[in-house]
Amino acid sequence: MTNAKSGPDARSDFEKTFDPAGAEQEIYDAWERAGAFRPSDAPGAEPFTIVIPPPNVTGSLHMGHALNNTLQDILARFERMRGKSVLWQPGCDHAGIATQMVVERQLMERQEPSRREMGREAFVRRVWEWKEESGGTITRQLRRLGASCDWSRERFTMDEGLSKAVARVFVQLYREGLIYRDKRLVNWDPKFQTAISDLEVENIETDGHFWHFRYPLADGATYEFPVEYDEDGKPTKWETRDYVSVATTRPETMLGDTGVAVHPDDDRYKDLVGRFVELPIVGRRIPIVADEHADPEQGSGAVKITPAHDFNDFEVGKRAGLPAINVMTDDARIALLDNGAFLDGLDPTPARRKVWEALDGKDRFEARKIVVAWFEENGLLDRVEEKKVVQPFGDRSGVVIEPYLTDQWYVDAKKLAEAAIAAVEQGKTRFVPENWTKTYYQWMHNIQPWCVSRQLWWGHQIPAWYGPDGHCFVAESEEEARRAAIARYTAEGYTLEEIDRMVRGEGEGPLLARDPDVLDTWFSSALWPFTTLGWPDAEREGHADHAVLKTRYPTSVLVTAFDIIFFWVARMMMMGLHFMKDVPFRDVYIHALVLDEQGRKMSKSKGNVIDPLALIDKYGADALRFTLAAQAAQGRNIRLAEARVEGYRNFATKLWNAARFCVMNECVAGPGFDPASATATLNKWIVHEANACVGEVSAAFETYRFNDAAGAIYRFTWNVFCDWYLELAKPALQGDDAAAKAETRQVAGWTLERILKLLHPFMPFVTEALWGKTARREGLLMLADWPLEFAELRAPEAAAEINWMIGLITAIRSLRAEMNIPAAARIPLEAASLDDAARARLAAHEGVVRRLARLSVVSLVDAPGQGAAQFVHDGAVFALPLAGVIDVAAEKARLEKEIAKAEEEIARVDKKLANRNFVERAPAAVVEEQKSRRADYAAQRDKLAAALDRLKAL
RNA sequence: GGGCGCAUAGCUCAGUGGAAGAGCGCCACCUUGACACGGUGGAGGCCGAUAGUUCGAUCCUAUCUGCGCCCA
Repeated sequence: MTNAKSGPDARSDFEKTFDPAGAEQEIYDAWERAGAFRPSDAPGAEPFTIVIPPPNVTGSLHMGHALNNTLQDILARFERMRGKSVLWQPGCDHAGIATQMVVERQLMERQEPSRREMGREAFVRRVWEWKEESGGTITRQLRRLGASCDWSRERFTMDEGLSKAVARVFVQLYREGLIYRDKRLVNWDPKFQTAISDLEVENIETDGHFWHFRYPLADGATYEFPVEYDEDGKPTKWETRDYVSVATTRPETMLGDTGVAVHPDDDRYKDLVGRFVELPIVGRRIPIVADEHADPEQGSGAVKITPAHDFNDFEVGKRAGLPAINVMTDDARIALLDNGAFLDGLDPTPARRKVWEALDGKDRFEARKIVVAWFEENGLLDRVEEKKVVQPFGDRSGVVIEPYLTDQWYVDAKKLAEAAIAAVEQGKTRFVPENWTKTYYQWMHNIQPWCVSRQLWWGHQIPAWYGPDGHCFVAESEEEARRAAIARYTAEGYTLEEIDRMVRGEGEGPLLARDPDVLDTWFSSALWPFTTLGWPDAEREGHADHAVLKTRYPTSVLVTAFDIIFFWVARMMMMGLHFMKDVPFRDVYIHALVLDEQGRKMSKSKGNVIDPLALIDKYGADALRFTLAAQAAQGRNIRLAEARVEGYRNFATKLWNAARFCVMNECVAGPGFDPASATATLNKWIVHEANACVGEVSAAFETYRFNDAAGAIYRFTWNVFCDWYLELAKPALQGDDAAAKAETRQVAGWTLERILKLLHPFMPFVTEALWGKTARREGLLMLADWPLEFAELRAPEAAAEINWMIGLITAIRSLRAEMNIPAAARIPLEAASLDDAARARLAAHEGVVRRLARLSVVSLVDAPGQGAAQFVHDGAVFALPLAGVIDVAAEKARLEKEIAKAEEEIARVDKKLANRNFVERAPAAVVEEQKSRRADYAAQRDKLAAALDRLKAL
């Protein structure tokens, strides 16, 4: 990285580039050592609190985390510098399925006993061991990003305190009737053999088939089915049928059919309602029922009903009183032979038994083939259609989800949603950008019961115990449950001895058996905004976190991506309102998704994942952070291109070198320096611009406009400070005027300090490094004061003057380039027809203009000399007298083009001004502006025309 | 089917009811004592289409076309 320089050098300890890899860790440690991540206890400091969206404990940092945590860190650092007492609360969730999966895989790889072999207690101990060893990956990675979380408060959803809170919540909701046990269809994941919630199912359209089966009518019945229609849709031809055709995308489920439904208005089947078909393979007599679920347009219009294996059919079955017969096992194999519910009422003829035996124990997809083959062989397969079908997949397991009839615990989400909807309607919580409120309402208004039980071992075990008679005791502890059980059974007439025997596990069995299931991970995540702050224990006065809980709930803002509005935001709203009687956060800032360059989601299978840590290694955390923030425009996804990261790394280097220049020139603001005291126009100008930038950046942060804030500080640093101020200041810094030099040093140092502060939330490492390198300073930049915008630092006249000069230099450079004047050549400049103000400006800045435009002399003339290249700047004519050097014809052409351009503008303005409606109805200021524009263009045109005349006179 | 969003320079994207912007890329020139991870200059756009509102539309409204995402 470093450029080799021979011999001692004043700059030897200030390398030409910042070395992020070498510096980041050290800087982060310095922050941590200084306790800079802990909330300030300054009296009167306003609390500012963010709870981190807890990453999955098995996870590692991906680009979504990088963006999410960069934005949180920016807010945290900004508010901290502004003097608020900032708590950024970190932690992980325990990720039930994912973690269990990781540990099981580990057991398998190491050829150790499986989960089931070692038993629940040993397995859970194993998971904890894994967590201690490998669970902290992502929090280490967040440190590399620069995240200023208060690690001393790190929490985990399986912590003792949080687990206690989960039990408390469960019990209270149960007692309030908001949690209940119910037997209904769930989304069953056959791979993990657990229920999952609707949200954990991904519906994906895949290529599938629609198999049309014939179900023979029972009792030898027949009917007339229309097969041809006239133009009006009236049937003209019928055929006699002794079967009903049904279509299915999942043939194996027919084994559990208990009915066939037709639409009540479907004339074709009117006479069949109330009759029966004989279910092939099975031999069950099942009724034909009328139900509006049957779609006359779809297939034949008749639909098989499998209440135990299809959500819609379950409802139809309930309406029609059809039984639900489960024909599958937990791992999605067909279960017939030992299946009492299936066998009930059937006649197991040898032919049937043979098919059942072939099917029994087969995987559902195997069974599907067997069923289809059977229908084909028996002439009952009408046809097979290729069809796009939407299939449900488990988001973790990737296997097809099976609707499955089981007992599960449910949260009455609909009831809890009421307060959560009202809170947003009343503006207690605000979504930014605002349009996400619609998504939130949409979900909340259509919310379904939330299945919270999972058939896993890793998680919060449900605090419910069952007595010998199956009675359920829900309690926060086993002791409490036992007391309740004893009370109940005593009242029922059991003797104490009998109960005692049961407690010891003798006699009929143990008194209480705990529900083996655990809760959905999101159940504990929903409590995160208050459990991490110490609830419920901290409600007690005198508890260490009592004040924390009281002052920091509701938290200030939640920063998250839209894809977990349903998973998490909505559920935190419900739980927070129910248990804390207030919303969990004031603002919800919803940020973008990070996509690849082509706008595709990053995924391992696509191989388009960009690893944030690799980018940090290559370009530094600052560059990655700035890239993400600069692109975090509201309501838009981020397409991440590495070139962009490289560009912002270059920006960091630019800043680094500007600071290096400042150090070399001893540019430091003294402790008592007052920027309002600057006298030089140049200095007043940069103070003015820096002050405006302070306002812009602060305002942008306050409204979560990260990209605007990034843009403002980027432009100011590079295009104002580096490109112009430092260049313009060089004569003063390297000249002999001691007073001017001193003031310029102070102002340059002061401005650099503004930049470091404004940039710090985006680029904490390089700015902190420079903070330490550019002046003797006490304390860390991270804890320095955020600058304020002051009206007295405004200097519009100075700004106008410097902008005039910048315009002049740019015009000269432009003309030089067009004239192909060698960059190194110093040439004279003539100025004609300057007014007094312009003359004064030119005189004041002649030195820098000569330097930056590479001029030899500047002279005032009445009229430009013969054969000069001429241009107009702010109403004055300037010329580069290059007789003999310039191509007269080309110069004429150039002037003509310029004139034409001016005239085009004049014509456009004239057209506007000629429109009476415009003059009468547009605001006066707008009309004035147009008039003044016209005057400017006209003056320019005239001057250019005169210049052209002079050239023609040659 | 319901909802949300996008279409602006070659690419990635800002932006505003009253003079089209950035980064990257491209072209030309420049190793000038902060910086070649740099400097200077430049080319490049009927702001998706149509209609409407307006004195005035890239911006507001409607329709259309194309493309995303979420939910059923």
